[in-house]
Amino acid sequence: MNEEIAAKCLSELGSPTRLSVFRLLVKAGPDGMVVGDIQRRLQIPASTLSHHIARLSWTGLVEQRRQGRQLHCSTRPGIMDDLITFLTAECCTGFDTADYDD
Amino acid sequence: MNEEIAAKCLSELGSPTRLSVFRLLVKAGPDGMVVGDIQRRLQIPASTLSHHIARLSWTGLVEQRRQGRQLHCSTRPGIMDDLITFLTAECCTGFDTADYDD
DNA sequence: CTAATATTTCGATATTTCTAGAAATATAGT
DNA sequence: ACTATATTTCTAGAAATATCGAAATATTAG
Repeated sequence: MNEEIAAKCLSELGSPTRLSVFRLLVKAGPDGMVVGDIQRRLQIPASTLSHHIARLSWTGLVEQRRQGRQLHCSTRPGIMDDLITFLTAECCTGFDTADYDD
Repeated sequence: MNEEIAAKCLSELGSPTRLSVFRLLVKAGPDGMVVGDIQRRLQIPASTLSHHIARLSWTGLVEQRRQGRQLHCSTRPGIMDDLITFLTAECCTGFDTADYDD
């Protein structure tokens, strides 16, 4: 994880639609969900959803594995931990609100 | 912090330019930096930088305080902690890579 | 008031992103 | 081969974003 990759991940997760998809997949756990279930759950037209999932996939936030006609999507293990580690280390002061009481 | 605000923050930090600015301000600590210093440091045209700082400011990621002719910018205390708390709670499986060795 | 410095606003253009319908592709079952 | 289901690719218009020079604004100093 570096600044460039972090920016990419943040940007991808910064779309409300994609953040919803990602959170849904997080909740779904390691087995993930198939595209159609995500679609029915979030009520997004298939082509739009496909576009967003493709982006999440390019960025490495989401993985897909085909099982017959269905495509299972799940969050890529560790990616969020890596991102959070980066943000904590590189984008946090370590000074929290309490230090600013002047 | 909720999904909508988180998406907004993620989206704003997802711009490489804005992430650079933000990280610079994090490193600068509570006193922050003046716009001109950021500009000379990152070599971004003033109008472009102003635009990005304005966005960071709208989103609440950065605060500005005028001191004479100069505008001091600093990261808003606690905002990153809030974002990281949200991401950890809502976008992390808790299963890390080691749990996937099947 | 004038000049100099710091920063923003305006304006214009280039690029990206979002959205979703239509068509295409992939897979499975008969 | 034919049909149904699942998903993607193509396409394009609308909206958002990025970029940056020029002009405007704010502040201080003389």
